[in-house]
Order: sequence, then C-alpha cells, then structure tokens
Amino acid sequence: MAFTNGLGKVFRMKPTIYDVAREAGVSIATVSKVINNTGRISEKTRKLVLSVMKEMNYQPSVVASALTGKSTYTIGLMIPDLANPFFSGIARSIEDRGHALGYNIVICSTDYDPEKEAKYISLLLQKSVDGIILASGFENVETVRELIKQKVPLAIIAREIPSLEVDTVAVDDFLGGYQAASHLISLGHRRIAIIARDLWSNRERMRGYRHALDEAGIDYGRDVEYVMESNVESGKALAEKLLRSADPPTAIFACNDLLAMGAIHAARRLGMSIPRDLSVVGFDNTAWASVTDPPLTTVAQPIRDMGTHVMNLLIQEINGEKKHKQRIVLLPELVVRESTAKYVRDM
Amino acid sequence: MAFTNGLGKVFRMKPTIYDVAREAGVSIATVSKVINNTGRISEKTRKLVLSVMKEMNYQPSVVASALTGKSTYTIGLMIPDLANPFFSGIARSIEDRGHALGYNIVICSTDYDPEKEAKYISLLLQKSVDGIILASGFENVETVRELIKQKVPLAIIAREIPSLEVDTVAVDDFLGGYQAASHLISLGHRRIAIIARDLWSNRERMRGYRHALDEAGIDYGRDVEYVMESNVESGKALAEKLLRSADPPTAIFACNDLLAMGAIHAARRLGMSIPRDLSVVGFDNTAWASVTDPPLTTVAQPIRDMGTHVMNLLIQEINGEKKHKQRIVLLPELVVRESTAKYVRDM
DNA sequence: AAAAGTAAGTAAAGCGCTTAACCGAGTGAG
DNA sequence: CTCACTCGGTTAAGCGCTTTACTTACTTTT
Repeated sequence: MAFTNGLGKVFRMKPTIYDVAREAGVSIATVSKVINNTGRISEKTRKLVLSVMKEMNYQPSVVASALTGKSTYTIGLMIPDLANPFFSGIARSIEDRGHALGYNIVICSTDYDPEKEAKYISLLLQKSVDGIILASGFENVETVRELIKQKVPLAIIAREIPSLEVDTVAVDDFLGGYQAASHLISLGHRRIAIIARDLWSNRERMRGYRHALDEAGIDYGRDVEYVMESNVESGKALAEKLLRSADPPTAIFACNDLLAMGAIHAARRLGMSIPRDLSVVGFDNTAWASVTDPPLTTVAQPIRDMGTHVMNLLIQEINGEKKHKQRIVLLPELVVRESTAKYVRDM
Repeated sequence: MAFTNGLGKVFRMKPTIYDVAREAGVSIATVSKVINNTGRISEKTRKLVLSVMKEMNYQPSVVASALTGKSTYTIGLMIPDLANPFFSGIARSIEDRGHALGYNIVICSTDYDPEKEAKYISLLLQKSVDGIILASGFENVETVRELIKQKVPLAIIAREIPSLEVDTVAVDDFLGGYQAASHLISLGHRRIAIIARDLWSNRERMRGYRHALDEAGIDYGRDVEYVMESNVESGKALAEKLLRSADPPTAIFACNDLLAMGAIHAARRLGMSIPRDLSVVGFDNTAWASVTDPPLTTVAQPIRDMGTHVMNLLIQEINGEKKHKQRIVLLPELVVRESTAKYVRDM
C-alpha cells in the first residue's frame, strides 16, 4: 500500500491512527474508540473503520498508548540463570501463562548478583513494565522493599520474604528438606551431609534437614560449608571435599539437581558407586532428574503450577482485582528413583 | 520526596523531565540535552541538572523517548522451547550479550507453531522492538520474508534460509550429520537409523548423514519417519518402534540430545544395554550430554559463541553499521563419550 | 410544539520526551 | 564601534494515542 501525504509525495511506512482516520473519513477519536471498544459508535462506522484498518494493515502503537497512561502489557522476570533447568522451567511456565493473558515477558538473568538485580530493576522501570516477577535471589531485601514503596506491581516466586507484604508463590522448603533427610534416615543413613548455596530457600531446606536429623538424634554435619555457585562443578568440588574428609558422609542431600549431579560425579571420580557407596538426593525434580545416571531421587517442585500461580497473582495485582496480598505455598513431593539406597555398614 | 503542583497539592510520583527542569530552573530542552549528551551545555549547568536528577531520583521514560523516534532498547527473541536445554542456552547467551550492549530481551516461546510465530511477531512490532532474533522454527518462510520487506532489523540463529538475504548464525548442519554418521560407520555400524523432527536444520543433518552412508555404500534407512515433537518422549516412542522393526538398527543418530535420551530410554526398556547393544549419538552437546546415563556422544554446537555472534549482527544491523548481510557458519565438533561403541556382530 | 433526552461523533488537550529553529549576550576582528 | 561569530541556552512543534468536554441531529415526552 502507498499513501499520499499533503505534499503529494508518495511514501510507505507504518500507518498511524491519523492515516486510518483520513482514509475512513472520520476523526482519530472515532478510530481510537473502535480500537478500544469504548464510547458510542454506530455499527456502520465501526465496520468501516475496521475494514480500513485491515486494509491498511494498521497496528496500534503500544508505545504511544502506553504514554497516555495505558499498559505496556509487558512484565519483567528477574531470574538467576536460565541454564538451570529449574529456572528455565519456571520461565517457560510464566511465559506461557503470560502469553495466554496477553502479556510479554522480558527476561533478566541476574546470576544472583545484587548489582545486576538493581540495574535490571531500574531498566525495567524506565521501560514502564506493568509488573515484575522476582524469582529466587534478592538476598538484598532493601531492593524489594523499595519496589513495594514505589507501588510497582510485584510477585515473588521460589523465595519467601516473611517480613514483606508481597504476593508470593513458593514451595514449602522446610518440608522439602525434612522429606529429603527423613528419606535418607529411613534408609539407615546417619552421616548425611548437605550441599547448598547460601540462599533463603536453601536455609529453609536446611532447617528441615536439621529438624529431621535432630528428631533422629543425629548430630552429624553441624557446621555446613556453602557452595559459591549452584552448578555441577561446585557441587562436585564440595562433595569431593566432604567425601575426602575425616568423617565422610554416606549420603548427601543436595539442594538442587545440579549440585546433586555434581555430587554423583565426585563420588564416581573417587571410585564410589551410586547408590551402593553413597546415596544422593536432589531438589527440584527438573527434567534432568529422570535422565541422569543413575536417575535421581529428588524433591519435586510443581514448576508449572508455580509459574501459573505467580502470573495470576501478578495480573490480579496489576488489575487491582485483589484487596490483599497472597502467599501461596505448594507442597513438595519426594520422588524416589535410583540414587538412594539402604545404608550398608562398611566391613 | 514530595513535590507541589500548581494547585498547591502535595503529591508523589515518578518525576518527569518537567519536574527536573523546574527544580533546576532550566528548560526541559536543557535537561534533555544533558541526559543525551547532545548540544552545548556549560559544565556548570550540566552539573546542576545532574545533581537535581540524582536528588529527585529521576529516570527518563523509555516509552516517551521511543515515541519521539528513538530506540526502545528491546529486542524480541522467538525461540521454540526454553525447556530444551539447547534453546535455554541460546537464550541465556543472547541475553548476556544483549545486556552488555544495553538491550533487554523479550522471550517468545513458539513451540514451532506457525500461528504463534505470526502472533508474536505482530505483538513485538506493536511494541516497537528494535529488532528480532529468530531461533530455529519458521518453516513458514513467508513470515520472514514479510519482516524483511518491512525492514525490521532481523537475525536468525540455528536455522538457515538460503533463499533470503538475512543475517544468520548457524552451525554447519550438513557437516554435523556427516560427522555423526561417519563416527558410527567407523565403529563398524551399518544399520544406522536417524531420529529427527522435520525442520530445516535437521534436513541438513540428514543430508550429511545420508552422504556418509552413501559414501560407505550403505543403503539402510532410506525412508525416514519424522518425530512430531523434539522431546524425550517422542524420541523414545520412535526409537522403540525402530528397534522393534524387522530390520532394527544397531546405532541411532538422534538430531538433538533430548531425542537421543529418548532413544536410550527405549533401548533400556527393551532390555538392551547402551552402548553394548545400541550406539546412540546426539546433537547439540547441551549440559545434559555429560550427565546422562551413559554420557552422550554428541555433535557439539558452540552455543555461547552463536548467541554472541547473532546479537552482534543484529545490533550492527540496527545501528546501520553494516552494508551487507552476513551469514556466519560455525563448525560443529563431535564429542565422543560413552554412548557409542564398536559394533559387535550378533551371534 | 416546545422541552428534554439520546445517539454518534468531533475538537482539542495532554502523556514525557526530542529536536529544529531561534535568540540574546559576550568576544574578537577590523 | 560595528559586524560576525560562538556559547549557552529557550521556544515550540510533533511523536501516536486516549479522553474529556462539547456539538449536532434526531427522538421522545408531555
């Protein structure tokens, strides 16, 4: 299509509401009204405008309409690392739900770095996103508090901040840790180590783990060493250190599937066989868990549900459909596969 | 901070350029100039304005500045499925590079669905993204052609469209397929099957595979059955069918690591041992490959490099720093692990 | 038949920013 | 002492859309 401007020059570019109005012989207000289904417009005019829009292939500019106070239909997702299958699963489910509700997601990989977190937040605000989802991380609660003060629609997933009034979706991490440890204890293990990065959710899992051990009267592993990164390498390094120590564990509870995989690698490197010589339980039940060698016993998080819930909460918040913030806590579930076995006393 | 409007009412909201100008006692043009470092501004005024901005915590609105013809610093990424570790790796590397260059990424999961592809494209254009990256998919070339006609800055990754002039980053899929098949042939296999979804890149890999077989005078597997989804389940289903057929393969080349994993599951379910009874080679060399049981022999794609390259190309395109489109073809590399072994004649 | 609605549009202001055009004051050259 | 610049800004238009207030032409109502 080619249109003619006032000077008679022919040109071709994205048509605006003015072009549509001119072509349809109505005012831009009328066009705006048919686009938004507001005000009174006769069926005849509506049809006309609609057909002109189609013909010109007109698409309203979200940028312009956002400037006049409407939504951008974009929400920001702050997530530690897409390479972690747990987070890519979360991202995928959030994106799906967002798409169904008409929203786009902009992804921000934070690597748990508070500086990146702050920088991304500022970028997102400059872009006037309609809301922000925080996935894990954000050990620096001040950032979150500031966001709340600024009344930015907010929802948190896979992390709780008990002191803050904010929509949250999380799994009961304490229970998850308890389940993992109880399982190992019930298999006869007593020297049960834990591998985790120092994050809120992991501290909860650790509390659960500790609770189970205490209940069973086990005093093993009082002082925990954290891992610096949540990946296979770090898990491997720390597990190797533990297994080489004076009083090595017979079982390891890793706070995510990647670390668990690392532990398995470490054991193997030391000539141990899983689960004969070492039991390992992971956390998350990512797609990995069923394909690894051996398949991983792990605590499942309902990833898809979590994503759906958090998106729902956020959108309700954005639309002001909710008087009170909500905290949705889903329950984890132990999935027993082949990386754990009965403890057999060494001879 | 609280400000006073003309009516003397005190309120608090995101400050605009007007607020800054008023507070600093200058015109908004001046403020705009110090923000963008354009025009002539005395050091004294610049300092003043800067300090007022800081004090008011002013953040320019990207929406408003985009409306006046400037960039949105947002780029769209169309990607089939984040749950596939290959794509989440691609997404992560693109996001990283984008962040370094000052751009945000909006993720669109297409599931290879042409309708979703078209719908997302339209949404992205309404939001005035600065450019779009297409990852795989887009079997419907018309959509892409249209985008090019509209002069939308575009780059493609992990897919080639030979007939179109567009910036592209891909791996030599033909070579990859050839490497995979050659490896199996050199191990003595002759009944080598292939598992793939019907996508451009896979058709190339298949050509490479076919070429290797032809070279070796092997006539096996002439009519290929495609898989409907690129996931573990589908791989498993098709592999099982193949293994149960009249003339079962002794080796399978799966066109991605997920399908390969599916093939391994299928073999196991039939009581076969990998690699003794069946050799499997995958494609992508995702994080999975090294953790699976057994570790997967696979054709590696340089994921991180691909992401970086494609982002660079796109940004150059956006900035008009490039006269000609480019097609960057990286070379795949066979990574031999433990899922392949010499063919042993059945007794 | 006059008063009062109502239906269907339109005019115009404003969202927050960029930028082209303009302007006044100082400065150095002739 | 002018003229012509340069410096350091300011004015105002415009980006594409939404929305409030208003207008005009009919219908009803009484």
